[in-house]
Amino acid sequence: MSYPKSVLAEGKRLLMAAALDLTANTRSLDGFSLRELARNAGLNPNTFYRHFKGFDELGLAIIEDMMSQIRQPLRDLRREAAESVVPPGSPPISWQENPRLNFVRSWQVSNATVELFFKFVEANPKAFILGVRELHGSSPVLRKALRKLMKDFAHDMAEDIETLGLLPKLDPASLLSVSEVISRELFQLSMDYIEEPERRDEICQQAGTSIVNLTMGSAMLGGHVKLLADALR
Amino acid sequence: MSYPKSVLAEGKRLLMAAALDLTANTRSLDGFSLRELARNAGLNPNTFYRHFKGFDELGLAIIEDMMSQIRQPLRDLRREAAESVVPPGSPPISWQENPRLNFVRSWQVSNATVELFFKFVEANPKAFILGVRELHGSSPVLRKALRKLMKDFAHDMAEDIETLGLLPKLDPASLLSVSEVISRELFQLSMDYIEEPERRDEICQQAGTSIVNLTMGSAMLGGHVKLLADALR
DNA sequence: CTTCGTTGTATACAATCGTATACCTTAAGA
DNA sequence: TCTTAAGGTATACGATTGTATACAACGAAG
Repeated sequence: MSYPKSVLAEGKRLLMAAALDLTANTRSLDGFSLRELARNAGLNPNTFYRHFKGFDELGLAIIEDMMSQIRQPLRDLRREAAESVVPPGSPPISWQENPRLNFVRSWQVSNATVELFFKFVEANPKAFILGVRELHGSSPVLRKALRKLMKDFAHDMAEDIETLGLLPKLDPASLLSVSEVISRELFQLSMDYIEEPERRDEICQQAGTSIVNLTMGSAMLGGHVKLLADALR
Repeated sequence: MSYPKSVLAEGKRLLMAAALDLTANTRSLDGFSLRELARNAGLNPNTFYRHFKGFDELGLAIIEDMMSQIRQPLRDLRREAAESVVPPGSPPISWQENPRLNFVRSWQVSNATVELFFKFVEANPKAFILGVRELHGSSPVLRKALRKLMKDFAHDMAEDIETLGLLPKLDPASLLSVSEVISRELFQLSMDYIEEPERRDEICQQAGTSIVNLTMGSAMLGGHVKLLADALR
C-alpha cells in the first residue's frame, strides 16, 4: 500500500507506512512504541505529534486510506468478473427464463470474484493484516471504523449482486445479510491465504463454494426452490 | 472463566486471570507489560518467570485452559438442543421418509444451538474476547493454537451433525467445510454479541438463518434438491 | 533433621519509554 | 518584504520497562 505524496505530508506518509510494516511483522498497533515507530520511519519521535494525537488517530488515517484504495477496485473486480462471463453487450436473460444458465453464470462470477479478491489480498497483504487484526483488536475506535468498512463493503456487494442479476430476486434484508456473511468470511480467509501459501488454491475454492452455498441456500429459502431445482435438474 | 486451584499454582492462576482481565479491557496480549500484568495480579514482577518463559507461553496456557473448558460444554449444548426438539427415546425418521419434518427439526436445533452458544459467550466473554483477538493477533504461536482450536471445534460440529442426523447425507469434506464456515461465523459474531447488547436478538437470529442458508445450500448442491423441494413445498 | 526443589519476594540497573520545551527551516500570504 | 504557520529536529527528564542476582518460606523426600 502506498500513499500519494501530493496530499499527505512526507512524515505522515512515512509514519503510516512504518506502522503498516510493524503491524505486518507480528505486532499489533498497540504493541509497539511511538519511538519504535519513529525509528522505523527514520524520523524524530516528536514528529509523530505533528500529525497524530495518538495511536487511534494513526490507525484511523491508515484505515481511511485503505478504504479509499480498496473500495472501488473491489467493485471493479466484480464487474470485471461478471463481464468475463457475460460480455457487456449481450441481452439479459432472466432467472425464470433460464435458471440453469443463470446458475452457472452466477457460480462462475462468484469464482472469478473470489480469485481476483485473493489476488488483491496478495498484492496488499499488509493492509489486510492490519485491517483484520484491528477489526477485533484493542482499540474500540478502530474496531468501530473497521466494522463500518466491512459494512460498506457488504453493502457494495449486495448492490452489485442486485444490479448484475447474480441472484434471483431476494428481499433486501436477506441479501444484505448474506453479503455481510460473505464479507466476513472473505476477510477472515484472507489471513489464511496470506499465511498459508501452500493452501491457496484450496482456500480459493472453498471460499467459492461457501459463497454458492450461502447464496443458493438463501435463494432457496427465499422462495426459489423450484427455480433452483430446475437449474440443477 | 475460573481456574481450578488444585492443579495450578496460585501465582500462575492469578497471572492468567489478570491477563484475561487486561485483554478484555481493551488491550492485546502484547499490549501490556510484564510489570503491569504482575501488578494486576498483585504479584511481584519476577513471579512471572517462575511459570512462563514469555508471553506466548502465558497465552498458550490460557488457550489450553479455555479449550478444556469450552469444548465439551459446546458439544453438550448441541445434544441438549437436539433433544429439546426430538426427545431422546423417539424413533429416528429418515430425511427420505419425511423431508419436511427433518428440515423443521434441523432448523430448530440450529436456532437452539445458536441461542445456547451465545448464552455461553455471554457467560465467558473474556475468554472469547481473548480468543478471537489473538486468532488474528500478533503472535504466530497463538494464532496457530487458536486455529487448531477452531478446527477441532468445527470437527466436533461436523461429527455431531452427522450422528444427530441434522442434515441429509453429505460427503465428509463438504460437511467439514461447512462446519468450518459456521464456526468462524459464530466466533466472529460472538464479538458483536458482546459489544452490542442492543443487537443481540438480531445477531442471534441472523446467525441462525446463516447456518440454515449454508447447510441447506450445501445439501442442495450435494444432490438433495429434490428432498429440499419436498421439504419446502 | 537435613536437603532440596518450588514458589514467591526484594533490590538493583541499564534501556526505553512518552512527552515537554525550545529551536530550525521552508513555503505561503500579507 | 516581513510574518506566520507547518513540518521536522535536538535535548532533556522522570517514569516505566525487562531482567539479573540474591534471598525467604515451605513442603516433600532422603
